[in-house]
Amino acid sequence: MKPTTSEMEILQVLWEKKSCSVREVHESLNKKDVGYTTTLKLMQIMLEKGLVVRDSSSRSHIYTANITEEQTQTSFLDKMIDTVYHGSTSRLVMQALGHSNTSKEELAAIREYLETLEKS
Amino acid sequence: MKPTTSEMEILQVLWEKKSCSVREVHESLNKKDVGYTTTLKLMQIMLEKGLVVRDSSSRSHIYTANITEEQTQTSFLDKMIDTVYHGSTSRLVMQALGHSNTSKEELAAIREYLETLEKS
DNA sequence: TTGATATTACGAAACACTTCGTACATTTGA
DNA sequence: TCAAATGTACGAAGTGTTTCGTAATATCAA
Repeated sequence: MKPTTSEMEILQVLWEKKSCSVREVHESLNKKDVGYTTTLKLMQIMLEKGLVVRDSSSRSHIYTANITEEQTQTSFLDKMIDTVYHGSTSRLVMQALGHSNTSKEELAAIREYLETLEKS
Repeated sequence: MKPTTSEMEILQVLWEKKSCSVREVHESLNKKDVGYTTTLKLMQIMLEKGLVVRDSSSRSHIYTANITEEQTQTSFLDKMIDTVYHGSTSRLVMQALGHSNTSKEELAAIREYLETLEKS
């Protein structure tokens, strides 16, 4: 299951806020040029797809993500390594490190993690 | 410019073989359930988009990728870090390392690269 | 109460992607 | 030579995504 770009934006909000009405999601996104019913429709479709669940006991339905963020990240990652990097994780890692200016602290954290991986 | 999945498959062939006729690309892909004209049409659209160029001096046109593989990889990577990892490269790197079984040699290579990054 | 506001449901339009059929042109070989 | 094979061009159908308008319903406030 691979959420679309718009669906990802909505999921980000739900992951951050736990549970939300459509209105809350729509306002968090605050896309100037997109109407409320668009967000509503997207979330209804996400419900059909099983990406979210909702509590419809009150008039304004409350939505919650039905997949975890980590789950989703690794699923995107796997697909990307496969289709863009020929399965080479290390190539992806090196490019990622080289291309963005990661802070010294982050680099150190990654190195430590790497050392524990190398020991096992 | 973000190639679609089908376009990526075609680009992979072009990157590997440098220059190809539609027929060659189609056969390299050897998708059982997709006709030749589909590949042709896709490549014509890619031409319009500027993803490929072609030499049409002979009857069977010869296509060449017009973007580099590295360019494309980093463009996917940047988008992914942005939309899936909230801009956190280190989180992506850690997940990538943790999730796939990278060989000891690759891990060592990454650590060395990391150390040079830390020094600069 | 009743009119304004907020909410959901839903159909449909606009767009992009993938697929194929068909028309037409060129090459090949029997 | 001329029929078969090969190649390009292109329209159109099918599907998925994003967008919105409108209708129906519920809530709220004066």
